[in-house]
Amino acid sequence: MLDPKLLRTEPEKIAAQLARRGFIFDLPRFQAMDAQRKQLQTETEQLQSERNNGSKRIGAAKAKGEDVTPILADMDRIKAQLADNEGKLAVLQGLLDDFLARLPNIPDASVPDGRDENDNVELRRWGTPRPSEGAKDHADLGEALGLMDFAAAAKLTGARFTVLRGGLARMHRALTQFMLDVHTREHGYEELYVPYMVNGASLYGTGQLPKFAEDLFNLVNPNPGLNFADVGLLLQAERHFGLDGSNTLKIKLNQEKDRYLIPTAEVPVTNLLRDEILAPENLPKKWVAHTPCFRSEAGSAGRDTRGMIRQHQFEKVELVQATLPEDSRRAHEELTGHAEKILQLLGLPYRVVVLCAGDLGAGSQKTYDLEVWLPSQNRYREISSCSNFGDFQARRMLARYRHPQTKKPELLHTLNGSGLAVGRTLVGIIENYQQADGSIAIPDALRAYLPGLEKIG
RNA sequence: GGAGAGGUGGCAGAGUGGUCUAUUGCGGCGGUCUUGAAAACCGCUGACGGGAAACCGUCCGGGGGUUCGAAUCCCUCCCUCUCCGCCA
Repeated sequence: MLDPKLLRTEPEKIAAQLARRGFIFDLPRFQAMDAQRKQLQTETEQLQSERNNGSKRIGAAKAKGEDVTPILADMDRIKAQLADNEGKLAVLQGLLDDFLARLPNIPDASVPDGRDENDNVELRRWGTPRPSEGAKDHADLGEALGLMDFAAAAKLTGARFTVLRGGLARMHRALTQFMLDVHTREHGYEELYVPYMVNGASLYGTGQLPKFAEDLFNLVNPNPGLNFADVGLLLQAERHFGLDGSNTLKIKLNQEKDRYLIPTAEVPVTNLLRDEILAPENLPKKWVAHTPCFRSEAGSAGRDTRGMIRQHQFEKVELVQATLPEDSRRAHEELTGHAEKILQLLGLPYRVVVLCAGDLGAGSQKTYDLEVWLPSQNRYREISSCSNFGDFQARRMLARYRHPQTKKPELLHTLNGSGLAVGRTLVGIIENYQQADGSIAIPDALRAYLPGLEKIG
């Protein structure tokens, strides 16, 4: 979420910055809603003040044994008007909150202009890409070895799932252990074990809700207790403003009841900070967690339908940091380096690109993608995405620290990055370490994790 | 899943319809004293929203209700703890 104060004081400037990412900020609508909100709020608070004073007068009069009926008549009028105002304000505030919750973050000044992934800027390369001539695809190699089985997974579940067997299943596990060890031992992260299901409030905090609900697997509660007050609010919203409040309502209900499978460990890990006020000496927080990730990925049908690149379920080792505002840019570079280190240790050629404004994720102010070389595709493919969210997530979560000088709570900055996506790392190893006979060599860094295994296949 | 007890500021913990404008303690900050520190004593110290400010409003797990007035009474949901059941 963006700072509402900034939206009021410099709306044109913010609209221009959001336009860089191709987002059209509906300035007239925002200003109309906010002006109406301000008027309603002022009136409502005035009435509340009158009611509070009236009640005190009644208390005082009764204590003295005086007649209170004239005051009570006055209170009837205030009460009726207050109820009307409060109802309208609640509806309008709900619509305004929803509007604000759907605004993306402002791109960092250092983010290049551009519309889509074609305008991303390559920053550096590491390693020597293996030529594509004669290189087989990871799915072909895995299936030929009998260790990667998409048909079996389709029988069990459906498309976009994988069964791994034997050496590949073992290497997949070894990769996870290896990554966790490097990040905890060399990079100073604390390892976490977290829930793989979260509630709507957590998904709101990191920004997946309300805008990206269709990408999530929602475990619908079998007994969704309908909140009739919220239903009434929806109907009022539609009547008063001629707008569709159904999404707002859905989120409100979901926050009460629903559970979702996590799309990334970012959600449970970052939300540890939700509603917390940290002591500055406990910063930065550096957490690493290995979790499965579940993505429904609606709208991506037709892309990477073959192989393990795009799955509904995959494993990831995720790095998360929370820092002081002034430290987040440096931490972003550092965190990206931690993810790069894994690729280097595994001997996988990669490049680093900075995403252009138009390709940036909604909550991110700056993102570096790490792309691993895949010889079968003769190109680099995303294997990690490292983002600095600034205070965008922190404002949604109320994740704060106490400022040493002012003693007031201030918003933290949050960052995260894959370190790395395990499935895609396995793909990278299969393709880059493939031998002429169809077997897969073992990267030196993994040998300690795969005792007794000389090669796969 | 069943029964019972609970949920109050950073933490602990009072408050059962009207100066609650939430007692008190711990912690934190400032001061006195001291060569310095500790102790002692004094003072300050919750969050959110609106406002240039004065100030106003909201918040006692969430939501709804009763009332002129709710931390307090009622309904409902969530969570925690204890015991029982079940289970890896």
